Amino acid sequence: MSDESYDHAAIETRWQEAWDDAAVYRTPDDVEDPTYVLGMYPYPSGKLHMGHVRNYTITDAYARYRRMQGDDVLHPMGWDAFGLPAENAAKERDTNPRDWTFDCIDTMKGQMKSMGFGYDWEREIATCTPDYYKWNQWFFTRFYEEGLVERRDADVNWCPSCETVLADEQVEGEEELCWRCDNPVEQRELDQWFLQITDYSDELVDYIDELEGWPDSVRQMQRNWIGRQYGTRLPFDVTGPDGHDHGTVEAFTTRADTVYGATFFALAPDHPITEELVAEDDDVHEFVHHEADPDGDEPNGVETDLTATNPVTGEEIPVYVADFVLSDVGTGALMGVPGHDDRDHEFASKMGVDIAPVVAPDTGEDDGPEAPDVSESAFTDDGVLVNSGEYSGLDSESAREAITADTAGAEEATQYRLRDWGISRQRYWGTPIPVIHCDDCGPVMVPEEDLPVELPEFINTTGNPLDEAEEWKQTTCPDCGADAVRETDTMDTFVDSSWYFLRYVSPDLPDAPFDPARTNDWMPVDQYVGGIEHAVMHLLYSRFFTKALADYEGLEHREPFTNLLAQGMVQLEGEAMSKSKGNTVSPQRIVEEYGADTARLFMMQAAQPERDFDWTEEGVRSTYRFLGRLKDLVQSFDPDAGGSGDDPITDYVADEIDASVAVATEEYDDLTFNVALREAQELVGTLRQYRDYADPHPETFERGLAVAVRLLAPVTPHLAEELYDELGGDGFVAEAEWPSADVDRETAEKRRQLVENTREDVRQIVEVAGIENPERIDIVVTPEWKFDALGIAVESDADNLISELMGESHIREQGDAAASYGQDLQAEREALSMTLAPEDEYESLVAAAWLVEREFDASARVVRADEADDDVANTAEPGRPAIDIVE
RNA sequence: GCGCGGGUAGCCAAGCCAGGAAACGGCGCAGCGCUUAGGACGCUGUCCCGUAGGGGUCCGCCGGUUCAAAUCCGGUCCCGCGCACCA
Repeated sequence: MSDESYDHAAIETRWQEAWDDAAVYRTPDDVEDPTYVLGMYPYPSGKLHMGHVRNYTITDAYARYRRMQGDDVLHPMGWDAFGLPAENAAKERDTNPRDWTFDCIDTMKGQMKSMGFGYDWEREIATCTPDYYKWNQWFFTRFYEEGLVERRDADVNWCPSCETVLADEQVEGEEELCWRCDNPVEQRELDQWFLQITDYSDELVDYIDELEGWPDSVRQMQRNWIGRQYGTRLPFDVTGPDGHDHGTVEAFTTRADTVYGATFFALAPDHPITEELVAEDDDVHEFVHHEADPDGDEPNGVETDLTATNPVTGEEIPVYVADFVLSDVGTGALMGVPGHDDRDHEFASKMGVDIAPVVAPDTGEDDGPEAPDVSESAFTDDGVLVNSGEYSGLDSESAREAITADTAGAEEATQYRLRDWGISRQRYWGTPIPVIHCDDCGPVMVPEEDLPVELPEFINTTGNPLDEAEEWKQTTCPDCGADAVRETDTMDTFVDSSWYFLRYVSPDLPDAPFDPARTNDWMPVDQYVGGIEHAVMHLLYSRFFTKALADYEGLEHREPFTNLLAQGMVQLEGEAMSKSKGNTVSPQRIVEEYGADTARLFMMQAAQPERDFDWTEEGVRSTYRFLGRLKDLVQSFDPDAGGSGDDPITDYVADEIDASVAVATEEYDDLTFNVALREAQELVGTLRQYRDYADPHPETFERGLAVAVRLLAPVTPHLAEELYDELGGDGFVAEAEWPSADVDRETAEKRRQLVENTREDVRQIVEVAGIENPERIDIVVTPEWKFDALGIAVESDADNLISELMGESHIREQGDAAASYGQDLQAEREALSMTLAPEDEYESLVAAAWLVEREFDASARVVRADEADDDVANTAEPGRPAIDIVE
C-alpha cells in the first residue's frame, strides 16, 4: 500500500470492535461527578447528515480529551423519536411510525458507530418507548398537582397541513409559517393543555445573566423571547354617549410620563367592549369584520361614540377600535400618545386626532425646556415634561414614578411577551396526555398506577388516529367509574427533550424519572453542543423543566447546561447543505472513501466549532494524505537506529514537542480544535523534517510520535489507536494519559518568537546588504548585564531609570554601553516586558541554529557576548541577538 | 424600529474581554529547492521605501482617553442574526 492512502476500513472496524469488547466508553453508575458532555439528540430521520457528524464529532472529541485528562466522562446518546415525520413516512410507506422510527434508529446508530463516536450505549434512550414517555405523563400529572398545568380554551396556531396546533415558538416569521412544513398557519379556537412556564418568567430572564458559558446570541434571543417590560397599568373609565358605563379599562404603558399627551384611547378588534359595540354600531361592525387588517403595515381604526377618562388629567378622550391593538399584548387596550410614539402619530395623523407634545428634549440648561415640534413626527426619547401640570419640569424617569404613585388605581406592572406553553398536539406519534374526560367529573388525571397510557396501534387515517382508536379511547372515569373517554391529544415533542438529559443518568430506573442522588451529583451538563435553531424553544423549555423539577422533585440544580456551544453549519460553496437544494455530501460515502478519521479531522481543523465552513473534497483529500503520511512516519520508525541525541537539532525537536503539548492542551480546553490540531499537524511536520535532515535520536523521536498520536487521538481515534499500538502503548490510547509539557505556553511562544525573529533578521540583512553567498553567520547572545538592566527597568517605577541602573556596580562598570542602553530603556520603558532568561535564550538559539544553516547554506554559530567582538556584541539586546554575517 | 454580533492586508480569518512589535494561521499569487510524498512536499516572499536587522503608512469612518489604541470610551456608516403595528 502506498503512503498516499491506508486501509482505513480495516483499521476503523478493528478498533470499533476492540472498544466495544472492552466497554471503553461505559460510564459506571458509581463514578462521582463525571464530566457530562452532551450533543443534542437527533430526530431519527433515517440518515446521519453532515450537521450531525459535526455536532457529534465536537462532543466526541471533547469527551475523549476529558477522558485522557483523567476525568470520568458521561457521553450518552439517544433519540428524539416522537414526531410528525414518522407519521407521514408511515403513511407513505404503508407501515407504522414505530417500525419506521426503529428502522431509522438502527441505521443511524450503525452510522454513529462507524464514525467512531464513543457513547455509552447502555444509557441509550428513545423517547417513543413507554418506559420513557411514561415519565412525560408522570411529570404532567405532578405539574398538574402543583398548579403548573392548565386547560383552557385558546386561540391557537393551527397548521392545516400538519393538522395540529403549534406553539408560538413553532410559528416562524412575519408570514407565520409552520416551522416544519413552511405552510401558513391559521388560528383556531381549541381546548388546550398548557404548562405554565410564565410562572418562571422572571427567573428565566434574570438567570440568563449568570449563563456565562452560553453564547451572547442565544442569551439575547431568550431575553427577547421572554420580553419583560416594566411599566404602569393605568385605569381609564369608558363611557357611552348616553352615559352608559362600560367600566374601567386598564391600559399598560411603559411611558406613563406621556399621559398628558394621551389624545385618544384604542381597543383591540376582539376586545370585549368592541364585541359589545359590534352588535350596536354599524361602523364598528364594518371595521371589525371587513376593514381591520392586523397583519398590514397601516394602522387602521374606527372612531366609536365612547369616551375614556384620562385618570391623571380627568380629560375625556375619544375611543377608537384599532387593528394595531393586539388583544394578547398588554391588556388589549392602550392610550394613544401621538406626540411621543411613532405608530400613534401615524394613526392620529390619519384619523385627525390631536397631537400634543408633553416631553421636551433635555438640553441640560436651566432656561426651561421647549416643547418639540411633533406635527411631522413623534419625539420618542425620554426628556423633561412640559404641559403636564404639576409634573412639568420632571425628567421622564421621575415622572413615571410620580404619576404611577399619585394616580388612583394606577400601579406598576410588568409585562412579558412569553406565553404559557401549549403542549396539546392533535397527532398520533407522541406522548398521550394522561387525562380522561368524564361527563360528570370533567377532565381527570390518569392515576399514577395506570401510567403509562400507551399508544394504541397506528391507524392510517386523515385526522388524528387516536380519535379513531375507539377501543382505546373508551374507558371509565378514575373518579366516579362512569363511562368516559381518553384525551386524544398528545404532547409536543419538546416535552420529551426538556428532561432527556436527566434520564441518561439512570436510564432504566423503573420507579422514578431520575435517580435524585446520582442526578444531583452528575448534573448539570458541563458541555452541551447543538444547533442554533434550538436557541429559544428547546433550551428555554429545558430550563423551565429544570426549575420546576428543582421546586417539586428535589433536583438540586436550577439550570441544566453550564456551557453551551452552538455549532456552525457545514456548507457547500457558501450555502447550507439541504436535500431540496440537492447539495448534500453523504457522510457514509466519505467514510467509505476516506474513513471516519479523515472526515472528523477535516471538519475539526477546518474552522472553530461555532463558525460556518465550506466542505471541500480537496480539503478532505489533503487531510487523508496527512493521515497517510503520519502512519508512514510511525511505521518507518526504528527504535534501534539513530543518533545519540547529543545534538542541537534533537534539543530543538524536544522543545517543539513540549510547545505543541502546551498549546494544544489549552486549545482543547477551549474547544478550539482547529488550533489544537494545527499544532499537532505541525509537530508531525517537524518530526518528518527531523527524520529527513538529521539522524534522529530514537527516544526523542518516539516521544514526538507518541505525543502527536495523543494530540490527535480525540479527533482521529481509530488511526491513533493503531499507531499507539504500533508504538507499543499499553491498553487503548482512548484511555491513555494526556501528554504533559515541560514548558508553559508563554515560554514556548517566546522561544518560537525569538527564533522566528532572529531568522527574519538574518533574512533581512542578507537581502538588504545584498549578500550573495554567506559563509558564516554568527548569532551573538546579549551580555547578562543587559538582561539585568532590562529586569530592573521593567520592575522600576523610579523617575530616573538611568541613575537606578547606575546604582548597580556591574552595570555601571559597562561605562558608555550601560549609559546608552539605559537611555534606550528609558525611552521605551512603558512598553518593556521580560524576555526569556539569558541561558534559555542562548539554548533556544543553539537549538535553532540548524534552521539558519539549512536555510542559508552557511555555517551558523551561536556565541556568548564575551566570545564576540565588542562592536558586534554591543548591538545585541535581550530577545534580540546581534548578528554578524561573513561572506 | 428595538436588541445582539460583526466590519482587520487580494480573499478567508486570529488578536479585542485583561492597551505595549506591520498584526497568528490558511487560500491565492511569485521565487527557490526536491536521485522525490510528484496535479504533491519543503523553504522563502507577498502595504511602501531602504546595499546590516532601518524608516514610513496601516485594523470601516470621525473624534476622545493614554507615554502608548486593532484593542478602552463616544459618535457615525455599512453587513449579518433575532424580535417586532409589543403599547
